[in-house]
Amino acid sequence: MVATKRRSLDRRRILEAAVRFVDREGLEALSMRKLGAELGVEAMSLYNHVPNKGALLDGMVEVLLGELELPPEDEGWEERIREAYRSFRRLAREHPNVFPLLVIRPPDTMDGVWLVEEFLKTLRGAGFDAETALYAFRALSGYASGYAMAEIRGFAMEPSGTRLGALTLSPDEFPNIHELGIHLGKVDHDAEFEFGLDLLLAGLKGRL
Amino acid sequence: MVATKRRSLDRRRILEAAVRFVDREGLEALSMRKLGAELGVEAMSLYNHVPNKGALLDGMVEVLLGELELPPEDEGWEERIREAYRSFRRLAREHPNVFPLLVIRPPDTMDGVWLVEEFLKTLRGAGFDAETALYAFRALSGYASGYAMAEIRGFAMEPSGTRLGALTLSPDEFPNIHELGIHLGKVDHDAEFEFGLDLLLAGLKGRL
DNA sequence: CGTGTGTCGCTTATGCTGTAAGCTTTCAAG
DNA sequence: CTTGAAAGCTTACAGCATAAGCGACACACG
Repeated sequence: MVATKRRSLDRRRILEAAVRFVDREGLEALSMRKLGAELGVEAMSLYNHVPNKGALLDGMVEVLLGELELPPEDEGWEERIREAYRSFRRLAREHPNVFPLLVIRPPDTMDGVWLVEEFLKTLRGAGFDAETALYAFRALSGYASGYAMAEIRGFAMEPSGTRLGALTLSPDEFPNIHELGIHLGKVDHDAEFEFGLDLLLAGLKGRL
Repeated sequence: MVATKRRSLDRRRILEAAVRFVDREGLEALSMRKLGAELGVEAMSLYNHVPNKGALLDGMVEVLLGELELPPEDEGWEERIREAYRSFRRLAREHPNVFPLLVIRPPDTMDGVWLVEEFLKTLRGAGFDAETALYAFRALSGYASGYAMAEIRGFAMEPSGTRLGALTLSPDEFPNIHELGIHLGKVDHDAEFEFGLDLLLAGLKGRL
């Protein structure tokens, strides 16, 4: 039952190597050849475990989703949902190069469905009707994934980085952005993410 | 000054053709050769107007953003912002194949910055302080782009389409999703999008 | 202890891709 | 009419996903 030298590859190992590779080199750099090399194997050998590159990408999304930590059920519904979305955002920060795959190729697996079921259960348990629970799920998920993507890509007007910096813009043409320049240096993305969560959850509580 | 037959290509024409092509054939199908063919020209000719494919993609995002319709200033701030995000979502529905580019390669152009400036001006004018205006911008934009992406890709559990259907899932394992199956057929995405906008804007008004 | 048998990795080959380099055609200005 | 630049064309290259077929090893069974 020991992994013989021959049987060195399997789907799991391939997907995890792909995630590691993309974490390191970026999504564009991923090719079957290079991933094979990473595993000490020729490109075509990967096809024994994965039907094509698209399925490889989907598998990477699975791996990512597997890292999502669902909070225990005994917490209050609101804190549980908060914590779940924090964990979701953590995925983006830990795998900024892989995360976009999750947005572009949403999972179609039982794992993904199970997550949704869990979410709905929590909200139904809190007293929301089925339809509101669905709306809440989509609003919160939309917000979280949109925010996380923006954070990964770097917000426009961030003081440092390659994107346009607020302070370099003409104060006459862009007074409001320029004014923000002062604040931008000390913006706390954790607090900012939480702000949006607050708005949505407060609104939801109002519909209970 | 008349466009001679020779001078048939220019950046604008190329970008618009690219958007049209991707609308029709999908993002993956876009190649310099095929785009050239679309314009009756060899692939390499495109490089006289666009430095590389990345810049082409960025230019397509520009074109998309150019289609965004900003509501006039004389409306109330809330309705103006609502209308702006509705227009944003419309982009996604009109160009579902191109829109993901906007999320993955956010624009770094003056056009984009000008949009932000406009947004901030509206919110500052409504009485929000600079920092809250920034938070609001990011929360709303995150929500809108995340929701639009989800809508484009097709929500999980949508009754029709290739994604997993709620009603095909075992009612025992996934009671909450199954229960939704009844509602899913008549979900109105317009109303759903508006629901999230309501939550966020109501919360924001509370901080005025 | 043979001897299949099927799994899995390797080799080779095809038709794409983006794009560098250099050539040629065309138009406009002097 | 000459000259120069702009812009299209041709060719070429390295890298891509992946189809097809080959060969070697690991295990199951006699």
